[in-house]
Amino acid sequence: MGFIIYALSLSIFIYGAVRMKRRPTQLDVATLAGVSPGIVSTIINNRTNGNIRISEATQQRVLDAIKELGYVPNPVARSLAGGQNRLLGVFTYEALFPLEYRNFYYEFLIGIEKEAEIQDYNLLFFTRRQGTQKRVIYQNGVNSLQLADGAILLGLGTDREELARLNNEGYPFVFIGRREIKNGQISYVAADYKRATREIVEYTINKGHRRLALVQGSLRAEPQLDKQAGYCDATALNGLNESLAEIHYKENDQITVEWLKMLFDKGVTAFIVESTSEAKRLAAVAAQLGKHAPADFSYAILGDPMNLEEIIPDATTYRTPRQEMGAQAVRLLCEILTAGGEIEPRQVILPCHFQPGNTVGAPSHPA
Amino acid sequence: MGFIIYALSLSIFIYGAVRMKRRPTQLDVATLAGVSPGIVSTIINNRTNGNIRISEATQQRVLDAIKELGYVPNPVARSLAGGQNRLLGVFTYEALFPLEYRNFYYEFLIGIEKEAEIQDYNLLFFTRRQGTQKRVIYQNGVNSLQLADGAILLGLGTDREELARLNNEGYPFVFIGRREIKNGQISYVAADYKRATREIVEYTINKGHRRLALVQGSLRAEPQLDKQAGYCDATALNGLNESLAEIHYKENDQITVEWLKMLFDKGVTAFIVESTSEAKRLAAVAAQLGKHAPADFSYAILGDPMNLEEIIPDATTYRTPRQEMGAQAVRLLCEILTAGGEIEPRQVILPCHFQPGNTVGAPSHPA
DNA sequence: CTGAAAGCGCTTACAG
DNA sequence: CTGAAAGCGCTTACAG
Repeated sequence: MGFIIYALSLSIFIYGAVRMKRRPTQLDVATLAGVSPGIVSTIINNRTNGNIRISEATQQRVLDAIKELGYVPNPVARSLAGGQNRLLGVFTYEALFPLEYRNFYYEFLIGIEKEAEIQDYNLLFFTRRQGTQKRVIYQNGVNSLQLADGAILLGLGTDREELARLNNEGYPFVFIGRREIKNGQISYVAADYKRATREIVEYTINKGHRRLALVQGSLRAEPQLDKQAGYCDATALNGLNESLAEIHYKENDQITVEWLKMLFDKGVTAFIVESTSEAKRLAAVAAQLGKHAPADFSYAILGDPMNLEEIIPDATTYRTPRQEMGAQAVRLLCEILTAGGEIEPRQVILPCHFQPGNTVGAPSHPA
Repeated sequence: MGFIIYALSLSIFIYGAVRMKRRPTQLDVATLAGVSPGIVSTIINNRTNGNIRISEATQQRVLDAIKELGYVPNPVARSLAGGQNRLLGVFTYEALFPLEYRNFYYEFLIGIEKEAEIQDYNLLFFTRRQGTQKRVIYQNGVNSLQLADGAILLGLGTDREELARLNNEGYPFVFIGRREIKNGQISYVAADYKRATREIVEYTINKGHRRLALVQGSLRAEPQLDKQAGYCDATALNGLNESLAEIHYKENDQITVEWLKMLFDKGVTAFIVESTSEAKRLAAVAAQLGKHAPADFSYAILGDPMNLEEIIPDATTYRTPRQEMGAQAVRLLCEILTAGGEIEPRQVILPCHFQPGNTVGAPSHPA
């Protein structure tokens, strides 16, 4: 009887058109070793250390059988029985590999990959849309992230409602970047934009500037607000009132010669600029007025460029610790997973790294 | 009774200390909709088109139940049961997001993501090592790619033995780039390096050059061989024998002033260079000899840089159609999946795009 | 057209 | 110390 089962279990099956031997299973091993399947599992998983004890002889027989059959446990079955699938999701509302901004997610992904490898998880990138227009977490009202044990979310175009729902549901996730929702807190790993901005503004003020302008785009999400807060802190602490520390919301095409000339005429000597592309535009327009940084005016950039190609090598700026953020996000997610949900939402704030560069100098007309 | 089962199935369980609803299963859906679990599976998998017919009303009830419960099929269970999980694997032997070569995989990934979205698959990046030293497909003898319905493989450091085994096993996969194995053929999507190289060499010859040198590194895999074949074809067809069409295997640090001077002295006027980094090195060394392209000598580069930062904007080169390769690889994989393994391995060869640039000119001393 | 049941290959209480 | 059994969440013949 044992023989029949054994013979059967090694029968051939069809996988598409290619015929392949069926892989031996735990049952095959158990049968050959003359033990029950559970024992095989116990031995394989080394659970023999606890209170469970299995005789040396039995262990040896099982080990021999495993070797003889070339048995390897099926990872899929293990996942099913174990309740976890060791899949970490990665979700973005926009393309994860955008054409335009090749540097946008890349640094995060480096960190995510490294840490996933350390934590021994595979990564699941949610690209399926299942017919929906754009990417959404809840497809037909269903949380598609369920596919993975937990998920990392990042990027632009976040739907706060979905985040809140995810949170309520208790689905384990970590956002890369600060994101606030109504009625609660989510777990995130963010850069300390506020502090970094405060520092860079103080650096600028210490160079002698007394009349600054913050230039941001029209987007006003958490990062922009944090930067603005840092700017306000630093200027206020140094006795610059609102008329000496202006704030302008300008898209690139609104940065014109007229506008810039007006600011120069007002006596603005230093610009704190949201991003590299705006800085480039600013520098170009200033050049039309015959002004160049740092001799004729100064500017500092708040964070990394979205696109490596547009980097300004000698800019006064700070580096967002993107790789570190990616890695920490994975680590935090794993902690949440390990805690099995026992944990309250947690926020991790990472420092940015100041780059002195060479676009902030002393003002040409000290106040 | 139905009510009791339903109540039970939605019972709260402890997932750590935060009480979260247990993920609903097919049984929950079936119970709520008042059908048997098999029906739910049938509807979800759209197997209603075949001979199986299920009433509109029933379908609607099931769909409603799915929505109400937020049910998502467990991909692991699906795999085990022998179905599909709409996961496409992506496997590389080295880091998928390398620090050094930010442009290496990126373009492929753009194409892969786009096409995966079109084909409605999620992407599974294999980062788990399960204790192995480096990434391998067969972990403890088991094919870890099994987790996905099929996989895209790409990049350096390929283990041919593993590819062959994968092929024998009948596991559905497509390689990005030409890869040959013993005793068989695998499916791949490759760039037509041979043809592109032939064309660029002919372009160079047509400019008047009669004495060329091919400069490749020590790596000699399929791409390098294809390029060399193209070089040999073009030079032979134009009557340049081996002494007029040299081949050198040089790593960057072996490109020295002495060596280059020797070639110049020999009368070599044009260099066909494997990659951008070697071209940069060559140009720098030539500059030390007071020579500049295209006035004093010419060079052409065979393919895209691995790193966007090192791009030479005006180089005579050709573009590898990487995005297209990624997309086509996914498409081919989907075809294989649809055919259910009934298909023979298929190879797709995509043309490269010539970029005239400005580093190949007429020779300064026409032969 | 729909339901009941077996089975995928494991893990893990639960009995003895 | 070891075995028999239930269960993980699906899919897929097989009956009705």
